[in-house]
Amino acid sequence: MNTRDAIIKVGDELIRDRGFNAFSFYDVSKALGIKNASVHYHFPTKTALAIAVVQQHSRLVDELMQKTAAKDPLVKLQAFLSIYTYTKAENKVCIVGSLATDLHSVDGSIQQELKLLVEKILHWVTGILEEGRNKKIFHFDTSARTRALLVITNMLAALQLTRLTGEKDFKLVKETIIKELKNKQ
Amino acid sequence: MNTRDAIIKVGDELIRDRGFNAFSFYDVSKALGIKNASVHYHFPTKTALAIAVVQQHSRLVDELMQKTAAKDPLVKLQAFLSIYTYTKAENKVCIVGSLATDLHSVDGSIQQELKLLVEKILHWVTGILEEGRNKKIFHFDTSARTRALLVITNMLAALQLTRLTGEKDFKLVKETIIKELKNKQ
DNA sequence: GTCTATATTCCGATAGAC
DNA sequence: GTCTATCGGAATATAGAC
Repeated sequence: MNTRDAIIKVGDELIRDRGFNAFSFYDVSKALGIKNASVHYHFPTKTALAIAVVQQHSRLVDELMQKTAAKDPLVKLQAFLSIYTYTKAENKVCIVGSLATDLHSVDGSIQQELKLLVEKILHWVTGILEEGRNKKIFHFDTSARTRALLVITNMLAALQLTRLTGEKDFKLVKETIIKELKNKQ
Repeated sequence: MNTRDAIIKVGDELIRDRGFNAFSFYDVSKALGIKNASVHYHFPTKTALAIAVVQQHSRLVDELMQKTAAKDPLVKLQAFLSIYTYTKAENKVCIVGSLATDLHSVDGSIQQELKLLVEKILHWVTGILEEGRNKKIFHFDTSARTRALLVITNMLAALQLTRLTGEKDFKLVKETIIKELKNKQ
């Protein structure tokens, strides 16, 4: 991995572990065994780094969408949920939650990039749920978009809340979501 | 209101608007027309202020529990949900979400205080849902605690996510939660 | 209880050598 | 592309006058 990508990786981990305002370029440089000034060579500002981090998440979502495009809706849903499972294993939170709570302290350009990511995810999950309902795999009686909002909020906050109640509750939330989408009402 | 309480109020608003690491004692003093050093007289450290903020939320939950103790479960649930509605009107997030995303950057004493608050809320909501099911007002087929986790995560993250998608989605999530608890499966 | 003044540390960012 | 060195500013916190 080149230095630029390594910086993005460390920056992402720090943002989702501690929050945007709780890490410094020194933290990043220390983790990579380089100097503060070298980080600034790749990312002139902290804002520029945060934007690159959000864009990296956006690309990962794109990849996951493409990889599962031909699969059935349950597999697609599990692919989406796996993002959170992986995140929970690190006891981190998701990039959306981390930056949303600090939203009014970050630059407008970061807010804008995050908004694009949220719209992409919401559109993706809405499509998965709609397709699943059409194929009688999922059952729910709200709009698909509303159901997507409920599923996403469950998962996003489960990462945060279960930092305080325990990891078992995260699995409980995830499994209940799947179970209830499968159940006929 | 005395200065101490005014500091707690401003500190709370700043934490839930921008995050713990994005505000300073100068921000607080500026908002109150006093000096940095005066804030330190009341709260020797930023950690001490954050603990007082969390304890204040805990007291408010106690008051809401007591005020609604004799009411029916639907009124109790609406009282609980009203916390988030009020928070959304300010476009802030809840104290649990704000500190949970920054959790690994704050002192252990804050983490501990937050854990107590989360346990109190989870226990309260679990009791409301259990009572509602016993009285045939709510209907769900998970444990009451699991249902409480789902309701709390929906609301907590709705505050965050709808900073990026719009306030209408917050109302949508809240109303769907109530509707689905009332509906027979 | 609030003030002025300041000590100390850290952070974001830049200049310029290699 | 990475380094040393440093600037300017901000933040937490404290000492001591009033």
